[in-house]
Parts: sequence; C-alpha cells; structure tokens
Amino acid sequence: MKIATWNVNSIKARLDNALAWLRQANPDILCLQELKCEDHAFPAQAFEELGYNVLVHGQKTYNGVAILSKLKPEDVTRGLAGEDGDSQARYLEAVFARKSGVVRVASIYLPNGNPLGTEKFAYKLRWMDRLQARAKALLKLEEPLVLAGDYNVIPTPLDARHPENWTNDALFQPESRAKFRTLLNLGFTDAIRQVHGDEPGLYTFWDYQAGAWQRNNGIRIDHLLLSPQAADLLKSAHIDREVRTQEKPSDHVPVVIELKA
DNA sequence: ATGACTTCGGCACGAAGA
Repeated sequence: MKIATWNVNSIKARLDNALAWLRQANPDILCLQELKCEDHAFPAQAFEELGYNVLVHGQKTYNGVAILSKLKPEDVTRGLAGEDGDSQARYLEAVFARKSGVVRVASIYLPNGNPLGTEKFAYKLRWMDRLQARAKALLKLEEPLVLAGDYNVIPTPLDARHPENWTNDALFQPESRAKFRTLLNLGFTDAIRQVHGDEPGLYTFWDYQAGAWQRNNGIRIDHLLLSPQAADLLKSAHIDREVRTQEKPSDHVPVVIELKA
C-alpha cells in the first residue's frame, strides 16, 4: 500500500500537476495540504474520475487539507481538538479498512509560526501540543497509524542545506524542534530517516525565490510519522524530487512510503 | 538585503507562505 503526502500550494493552481502525478505514481492514499479553497470549490470530480474517494477539510484562501483514497474512508475526524474557536483547517483523519487490517491516516498542515515573538509562533507551539495529545490517544489504539503532512519543522541541521540561514526562523527554533522530537519520542518512526539513515540532502521544500531549487537550497519539512504497528509494515520511503522540475510546480514535492499489504 | 517568487482576493497590491 502506497501512502503519500504533498503540500500543493493551492489545489486549483496545481490541479493538472496533481492529476498527472496521481496517474504516474498511483498511490493508494494521498494526503494534500494548503488547498487554499473551501470544500465546495475543491475539484473533487477530477479525482473521482481517477478512482479516488475525496475527503476535504477546506477553508477560503488559506490552509485546507484533504485525503484522496482508493479505499472508502471511515471514522472521519475534521480538525484538531483542544482550542475553542480555532477555525484554521489544518487536520483531517480517517480510517481505511484493508483486507489485512485497518490503517489510520492523518493529513496535517502544521502552522508556519513566523515571525518569531508573535501570536503566530505561540499558536504553532500550542498546535503542536494539541497534535501531541491526539497522537498519544491514537497510539493507545495500537493500530497502523500514519501522521503525514507539512510539519513546518526542520528536525535537525541535517535536514537543511544551510541550517545557519534558519536560526531565526520558526521552522528551526529549539522549541519547534523539541516539540517535534517529543512527538517522535512517543514512539513514532520518521519514515524517511528510517529508510535513508543520516543521508544528507534529503529535502522536500525549495523556496521559489533566489534560485533555491537550482542551488539545491532546500529543507525537509514534510514528514510521515509511523506508529510502531505501521513501522513494522514499512517497505520503502522516498522523496519525489522530480516533481519540482515541472512547469508551475508547488514549492513542496510529494513524499511517498510503501507499507506491506 | 526587511530582496528575490507564487498564490489569493479581486482588479491593486498587501498578506502569507517558509
């Protein structure tokens, strides 16, 4: 079973890229982030024609997450508990029943948090605490669980071409990294690192500006975290860098894992 | 170099992204 995550930076602007990628990569599940559209405006039919079920948790202009799946979604959860009045669409979770058992998947768009010293950074840290609480509860289910998405966290210096350029950025703050590490230490496996070890140069995002792609000035911020039961099933994990060479690309590329059965 | 590029809303250019 192939599961992927991709921050598309507007699903309307990226519809052709997304359809082409699905035809070529043929994942069973694709988690999307930064849709930048409301539920009713999501181009569901185009994906349904490719054989996907479509789950959308959208919002006008900003944020928005979706899960496309060949299997029918069950037990759907929209939004992350823990903060009354939070209207930002950043979390969507569903369960899929395979013949070999269930797999639970979440599509996550963690807040960026810039600039530092503002409510935006405080919101990011609070959101990470809420995610940790949800993750803790889900681990008790002892299911294969994949928390996939744009975490907006550079976990270690190995995950940036120029870590020194990110020291004043919310993505690489000690507090952001510590909360990501705490989440991992609940018992999750970072799929890319599990498969590729300490290999440098594994990036999922390159800024549109200043020739970042051409200079390979990237960062790894899109992650698939696996519960122990999902980690047992892990066969492969890779970053589909080629997508960044396309016409009108997203600034992020898909990250793909394969699980047994 | 508080830049550079891309998207949205909506039709001008500011906000947001990372």
